[in-house]
Amino acid sequence: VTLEGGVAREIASAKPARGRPRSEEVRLRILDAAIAELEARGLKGVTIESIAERAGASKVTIYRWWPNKAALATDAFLAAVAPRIAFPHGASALDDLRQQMISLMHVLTGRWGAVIASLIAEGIHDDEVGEAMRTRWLGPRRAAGRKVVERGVASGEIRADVDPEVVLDALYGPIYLRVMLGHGPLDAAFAKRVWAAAVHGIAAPSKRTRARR
Amino acid sequence: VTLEGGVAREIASAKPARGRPRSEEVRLRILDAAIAELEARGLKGVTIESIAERAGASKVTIYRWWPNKAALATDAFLAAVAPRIAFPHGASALDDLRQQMISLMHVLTGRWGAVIASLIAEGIHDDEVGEAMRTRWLGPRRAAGRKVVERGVASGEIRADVDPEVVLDALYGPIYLRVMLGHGPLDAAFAKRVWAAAVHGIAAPSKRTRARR
Amino acid sequence: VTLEGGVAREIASAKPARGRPRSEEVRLRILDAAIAELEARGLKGVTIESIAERAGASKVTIYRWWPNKAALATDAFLAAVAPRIAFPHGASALDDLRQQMISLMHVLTGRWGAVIASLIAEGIHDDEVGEAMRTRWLGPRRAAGRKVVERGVASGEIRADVDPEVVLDALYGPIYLRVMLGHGPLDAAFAKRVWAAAVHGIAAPSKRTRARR
Amino acid sequence: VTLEGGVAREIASAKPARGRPRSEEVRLRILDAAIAELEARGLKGVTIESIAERAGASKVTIYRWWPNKAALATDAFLAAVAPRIAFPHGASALDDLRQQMISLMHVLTGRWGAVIASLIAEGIHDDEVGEAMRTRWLGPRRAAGRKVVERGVASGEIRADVDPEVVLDALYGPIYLRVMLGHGPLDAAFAKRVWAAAVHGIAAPSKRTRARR
DNA sequence: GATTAATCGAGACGGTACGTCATGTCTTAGC
DNA sequence: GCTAAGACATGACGTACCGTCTCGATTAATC
Repeated sequence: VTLEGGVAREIASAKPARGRPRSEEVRLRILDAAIAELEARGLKGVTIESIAERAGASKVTIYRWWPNKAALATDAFLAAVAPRIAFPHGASALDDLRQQMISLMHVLTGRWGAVIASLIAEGIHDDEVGEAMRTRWLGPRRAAGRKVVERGVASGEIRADVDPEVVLDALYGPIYLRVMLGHGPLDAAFAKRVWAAAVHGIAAPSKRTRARR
Repeated sequence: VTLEGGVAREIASAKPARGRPRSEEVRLRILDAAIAELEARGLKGVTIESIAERAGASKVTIYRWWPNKAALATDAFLAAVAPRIAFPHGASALDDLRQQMISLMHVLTGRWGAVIASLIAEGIHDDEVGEAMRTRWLGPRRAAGRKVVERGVASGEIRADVDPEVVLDALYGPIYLRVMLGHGPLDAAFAKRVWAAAVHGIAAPSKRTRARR
Repeated sequence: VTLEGGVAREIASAKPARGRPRSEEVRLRILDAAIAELEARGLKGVTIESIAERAGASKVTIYRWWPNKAALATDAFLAAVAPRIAFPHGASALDDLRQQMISLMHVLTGRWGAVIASLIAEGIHDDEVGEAMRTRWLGPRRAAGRKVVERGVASGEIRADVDPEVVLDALYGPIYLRVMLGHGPLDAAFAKRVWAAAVHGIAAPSKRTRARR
Repeated sequence: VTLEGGVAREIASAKPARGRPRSEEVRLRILDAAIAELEARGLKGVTIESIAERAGASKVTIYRWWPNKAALATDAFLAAVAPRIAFPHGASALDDLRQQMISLMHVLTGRWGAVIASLIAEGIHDDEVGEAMRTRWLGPRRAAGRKVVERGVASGEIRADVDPEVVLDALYGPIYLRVMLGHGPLDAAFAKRVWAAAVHGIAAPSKRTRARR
């Protein structure tokens, strides 16, 4: 069950495989080249031609397996990043969430931040990319996160009346926002403050604020 | 005190204005054309040539005043959108914040959402665009928002120990996130939940959770 | 031994011909279009874009094979004109020369005259064009002419003490001059007079003029 | 009686000259700049803008007085070259002719040769330039030359049955031809041979050749 | 001395063509 | 039936000059 290869044409299992089989080696060379180019120049600066040249492959070969640059970039990105992100499972659900939030921040701060942002932006116009980012990048992380939230609700750490989705948006939203807009630092201090605000809320506690439910 | 014109060459106050003066009419025609094209096709689909044609201007004239498509798009976007967003000033600071959050959401949901997202993404690679988005789009809104937060702190509605910046990130981050990724709806119900989570926090109150300060 | 193709990349005999081979059909379409445009508008009025459009080819394809407009024009001109000029071989060398002179005059008077003049002028600044005109246009005609002159010398029709090159310059120079400057007619009467002057000289015969050897 | 200024709008003598009079200094600066640019880059490489810049004049000023680049170039060329060519008047008409031929060759060999060629070529498409070259460059020289020829006829040096125009074409044609095509040297030896061929003819004298009158 | 008319500089403007780049399709030969 | 190489049409890019058009500043001759 590979995560990658999503956009690429699925190998129809039934076919008796006539002719020369697809070269796995070429496919990997292309993905590697794409990753290298993405890191070096960002989605916008990358061209299919430069990837082809670096991979020692022909453009046609690329076009046979990926419909366009964004699809290839998505595949390359996911192949490179997906393996590096794991989900911890500790005693406290809240602690697990905090841990995840911080490790995501590290990823976004690193050299993949700009690539992710580019892909997200691309996904706005290109539905296939958007779908891929939702299904293959965000989806798995969300699913795992949701489970942690539900665990926290069960254990009484997290209020029962909040939407788990909204909890995740509240934790990750501020981080993505700063990644994309760069209007403030993305450091440990920021993480701590976001965490505090999300956990305890921003309303002054004594006053029993009833800000219109 | 015009908001627009930022990227465009500032009027050198001192110079005695030699030569034919810049035509304000042409400048407006170009901005209007850019706005129309952006609305119709999004940043990616727009070309300088199409803007020039629609504006009845020449490409050279555009290149004389804007270094590239993104800079022009930024100017056009700000000229079109900036006037439409006002900051309310009511009795309750929290209510004002909620109001703003909702009106921003409306803007982002409309046809400008994709344009904003594109510009934000562009700003990641293109520093001038990024700076413009920070300075001219986010900046003024942030400044006003910060004042409201401070008002809320002073009146005792908002906790004194939260960073005003983080408050704004907590409110707007989730919305921008959904605009960019589209993983969930952006409706009144969502707004209500984000608001509730941000105001009251996600931690269960009774337990006195001390999630590592 | 093709006359055309000169400026175009010579066929590398050794290479095993990888990739899609050059389309001969496109090459001919471009040359035809160039010829048509040259006839209609002259070298100066022709644009690469108009040739591309008329040929149904892309500009890139043209630029791949010809470095600039002049090179293409030279090729087109030679492809169109070269086949139409033949060298007679009669009993009298002088008669052959006269015949040639007249037929050249006809060519220069026709619609190719201006094109030739343009190319000659272009060749003054552009060495490749100049070389092409010398090697591929003038050269073959000169070589043939020289032979005729030598034949005339052998047969005793032409003085042995004149440089064959100068004989040709003396015959063709006046014609080219009138083509380029247009200061006088280019008709049969003129041809006859040029011929007479060249053959018998301008000095009065009786006087035994010894105009400083 | 200035030779220059031909194409430039003639000063209508009658007008009472209201307003600021044309600045002679600017006119000269423009002509000088044009000459310098022509020498440096040839007609094709010169732009009105570069002349304007070098002259410290504005494009409008140039366009006010000359309709286009070629007209200005013609004026500049004639202003620069015309004074340098004089017509000798010696004892022998043939000697005078030979002298002229050689001095013209010197001019054409120098750095003005390419400019002349360019202007001649330009004159093929642009009637005004062609006319100017005929009227102002060739014309005066021809008129003087014709007189010398007639003098030679009267003195019995030159045959009476040749057209004076053809005599001049026969002498100058070969030289212009080599200037424009560059297929052979333009040196003293060449001049001598052209002269000999023109004067004595190319036909072998003894044979009484009657090359079809 | 003020007015008037033309000239000059600077530079904005619409336009045409340039020569280049990347895209995505295609055609051939080799494996 | 894949692959590498490379030709091709398309469309946009950013640039160079063109020739026209305002501007403000001069510069006389006329009022």
